[in-house]
Amino acid sequence: MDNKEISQAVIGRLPRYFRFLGELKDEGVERISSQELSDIMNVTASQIRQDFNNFGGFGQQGYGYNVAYLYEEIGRILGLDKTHKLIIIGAGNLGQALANYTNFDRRGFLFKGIFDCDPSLYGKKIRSMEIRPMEELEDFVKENEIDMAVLTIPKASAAQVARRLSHTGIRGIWNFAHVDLDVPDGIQVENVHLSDSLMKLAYNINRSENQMLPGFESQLMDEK
Amino acid sequence: MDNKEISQAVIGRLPRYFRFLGELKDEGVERISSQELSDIMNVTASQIRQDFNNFGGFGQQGYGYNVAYLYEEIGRILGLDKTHKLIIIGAGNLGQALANYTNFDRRGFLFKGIFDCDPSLYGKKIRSMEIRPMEELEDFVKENEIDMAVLTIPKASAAQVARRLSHTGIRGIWNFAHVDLDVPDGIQVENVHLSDSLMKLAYNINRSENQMLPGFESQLMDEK
DNA sequence: TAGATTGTTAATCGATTAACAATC
DNA sequence: TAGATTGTTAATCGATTAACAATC
Repeated sequence: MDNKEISQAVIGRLPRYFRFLGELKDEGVERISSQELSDIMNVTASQIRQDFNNFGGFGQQGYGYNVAYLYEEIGRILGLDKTHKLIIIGAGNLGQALANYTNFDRRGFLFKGIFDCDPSLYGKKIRSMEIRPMEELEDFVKENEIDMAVLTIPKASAAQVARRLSHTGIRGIWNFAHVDLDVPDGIQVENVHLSDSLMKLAYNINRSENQMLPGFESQLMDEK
Repeated sequence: MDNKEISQAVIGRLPRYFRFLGELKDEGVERISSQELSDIMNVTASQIRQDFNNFGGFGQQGYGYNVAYLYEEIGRILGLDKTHKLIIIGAGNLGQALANYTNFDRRGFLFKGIFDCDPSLYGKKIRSMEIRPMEELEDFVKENEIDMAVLTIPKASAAQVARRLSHTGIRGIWNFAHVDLDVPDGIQVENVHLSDSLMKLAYNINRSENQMLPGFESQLMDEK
């Protein structure tokens, strides 16, 4: 039932399905067809059915999908039935902001510690958790069976920290540093490159402005 | 020379090219071939040439690409030659963290103001900028010709704030709220859904763990 | 049973890669 | 000029959409 590799395009859509299904569930909706979900989410019904069928049949002909069941199944596929223990490395503004973001807990991402290399921060408490010195990193990860590390450190030190982490048994790195990390197989990296995202927005703003004033050249444009 | 729509797949790669070229430039590298860049970036040389040629020829046969020139051109394509004035709406942990992130300034994203609806925050200063009440939003955007708004508010209020923004002449919304915003044409939305990203990481960790202990079923698996 | 809607196969579309002629 | 490497066309691959038989 398992074993065929699922494309990252599909995986990337699962959290959005999960979110909409959660909302429907909260609204008390019991069943939904791919067509109804299509209308709400603005994706084709065909894509919805194809996506779900990558994991086996969650629906029933003539009926549709049971919202609560589908929600649960997608959560399971995403690994949200398991808990993850995470640490944050880098107690700057972003690191502290993420540490304070309690919503992750609800999904089983448990905040277990935060590290920094700045001695003036040692001992400062964030969500009742002391900021720890980097020297304690390896021991802490092993002793507490941490499986995820959040990297909110400057790009200059990210590669080195990733290398240290790769010997600790960590399973995934959520990387906010603006570099491509090079880690061994078996360690997953998920990048959040905020400046890349902002640049995309800048591009699209520009593009739409150019479309609105369809200048000179495009008016001269004649087909071949 | 313009006018053909560029796919978002290509746009999404531009910031990464930009980053690598910036680094090469800083290292004093003068020219680079698509093959050399391919080796560094782990994408095919063919894709690199195709991507660049969407915007016209930046290279020269037999020579390759001039690093400084290519860097500049990609920056221009991304709209980084223009400055953008942005405000942050929501002065919570994340909003304050982004406000303090001075690196965006270097790329022409100028932090012009921060808003919140919590009166106890009014007047508090972040980067020498007072937190403003939401009532002032519309006037402020118009008077200061703000073109981008960063939404770091709870999902419950995001839709309403987006609606208010859509009447101010804003051009783009960088949305950190965990909802899909519905805005008029001509306003660009770039989403940063952190919890979606974290879920993808959880999925990939799970997947790799299942691959490593290739249990029972996969051993029984025989072709067709 | 008839109607609805899935699961799944086939067709289409778009993106990536390969190949090579053009040209510096 | 010969060698290198682009720009660009053609081939391949993968993802999305359409269609419809299976079935609840």
